[in-house]
Amino acid sequence: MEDITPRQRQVLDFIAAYQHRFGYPPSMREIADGLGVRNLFGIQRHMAALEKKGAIERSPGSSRGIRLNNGIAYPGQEEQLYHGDEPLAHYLPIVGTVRAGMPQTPVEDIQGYYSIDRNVARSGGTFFLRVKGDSMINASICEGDLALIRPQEVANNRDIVVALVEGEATLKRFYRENGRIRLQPENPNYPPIIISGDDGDVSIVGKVVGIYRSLD
Amino acid sequence: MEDITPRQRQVLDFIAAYQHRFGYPPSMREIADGLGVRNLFGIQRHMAALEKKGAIERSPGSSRGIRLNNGIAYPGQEEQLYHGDEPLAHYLPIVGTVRAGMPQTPVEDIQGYYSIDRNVARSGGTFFLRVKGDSMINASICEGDLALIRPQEVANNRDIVVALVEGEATLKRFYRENGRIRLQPENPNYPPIIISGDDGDVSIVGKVVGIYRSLD
DNA sequence: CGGTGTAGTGTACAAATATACACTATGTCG
DNA sequence: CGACATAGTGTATATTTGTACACTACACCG
Repeated sequence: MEDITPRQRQVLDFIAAYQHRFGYPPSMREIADGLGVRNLFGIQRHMAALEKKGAIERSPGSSRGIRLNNGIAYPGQEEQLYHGDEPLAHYLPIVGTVRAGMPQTPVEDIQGYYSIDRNVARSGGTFFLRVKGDSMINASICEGDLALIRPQEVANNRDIVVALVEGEATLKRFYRENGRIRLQPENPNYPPIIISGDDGDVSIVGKVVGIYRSLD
Repeated sequence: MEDITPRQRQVLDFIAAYQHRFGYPPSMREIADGLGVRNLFGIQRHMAALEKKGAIERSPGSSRGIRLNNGIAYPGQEEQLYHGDEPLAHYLPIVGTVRAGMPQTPVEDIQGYYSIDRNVARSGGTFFLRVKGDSMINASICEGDLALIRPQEVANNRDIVVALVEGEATLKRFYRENGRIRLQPENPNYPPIIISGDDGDVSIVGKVVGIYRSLD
C-alpha cells in the first residue's frame, strides 16, 4: 500500500470523504471537480494506479463502481476535504478527558476520530470517551472501550452517565432516590457517590448511549 | 415508517444487500433485475414511495444516488441507513444464525443492517452476529451485543471466535494446545469444548473483531 | 358496479458516466 | 542531455442510467 503519491492520496481521500458524505462513491467527473481538475483522464490514471496498488477495487463499466479497500486510513487529513463549500467528512471526536467546558470540544484533547452511524449520533454534540479503569466492569464496560456520550445534564434512573468527579470523568450508573442522587459504580470494589441536597462538586456530563470495542 | 408494503420492503432489502456486497448502491435496472422484474417504472414507483415514507433519500439525476435513511428502526427486519449529513461508509448484515455456508450472505437470514466504519470493516465478508446467551460474560460480551465477525477458519490462541457447535453459533475463546483445540467459554457455568485429533462436528466460522452495544 | 391503491410491461429519450486517444508540461535520475 | 514517471488538457464515443408516458392486471372496499 506504500508508493501512493500525494496526489493519489488526495484522490483516495476525496473518494472516502465523498462516500462518507453522500453514501455512495463519486463519479469520475465529481472526483475531478473535487480536486479542481478540468479533465478526466488524469483521474482515470490515478484510479488505475490506485487499483493496481490495491487501494481500491473497481467494477468496469459501472457508474460509481468504486470500492475502497482500506477506507479512511489517514487521520488528520479528512477535515481538509471540501465539496464546494461544505466539508465532506464528519467525524466524532474521541476525547481523552472530559472537562467542565463540555460539550464544547477541547481540541487539544482529541485522541482521534471515529466515524459513526447517523442514527446513533443524531444530536450535534455527541462524542466518544475512551473508558479508563474498571469501575463499570459488571456492566460489561471495559477499559479501552469507546463510550458514545450524548451530552445532557439530566438522566433517568439506571442510566449510565458520565460524571465529573473531582475534575475527572468517570462512568457511573445514575439513581435518584429520596431526595438525593447516587452514582453507583458497577464494581463492588468502588464505593457509590452520594450527592445529597444541593449540588456538590459533582456534575453530570452526559449519558452513555453506546459502547464500541475493537478486538482486532 | 409504517405503511411500507412487503414489495417495497423487498426493494429496500435488495438495496441494502447490494450496498453491502458491492460497496455502492444499485442502479434502477439492477434493482429490477434483482427482484426479477423486467421493468423500471414499477421500481421507480417503489423508490418514490420509499422516499416519501422516509425510508430512503435520493439525489435526482445522479446515478446510484440512493441513501438508506433509517437506522435500525423495525425490530426483526430493519434496514440500515446512511444519510446525507452523517452517512457511514459501509453496511454490514446482521445475521441471526450462522451457517456452514458462510461467508456467503444468506439473504433470508438477514435480521438487519448496521453501518460501520470502513477501517473496521475492510474485508468484504465481514458481518454482524447478535450475541445470544451469556457464555462470554466474563469477557464483557453481553446478550444482545453485536459482534463484528471476520470470516476465517483459522485463529490464534486467545482469539474470540464464532464456533459452529451442533448447528448453532456460539462465541468461544480459541486455544490450540498439545495437539487439540479447546473452545473456552468465558463463564464458569459453561464447560469448554475439546476437539481432539481430527475435526469433529465443530468448525470455526470467524473471528470476533469488534463489539457494539446500544444503550439508548 | 365504480373507485382506489399496488404492481407489472413495453417503449422512448435525455442526461450522466466510463473509457479512450493524442498532446503538453514538469519534475527526477543516470 | 535523454529516459522515465507523474500530472494536466481537449476531445470523442459507446454505454449506463434516470426519468417519463401509456397501458394492463389484480385485490380491496363502499
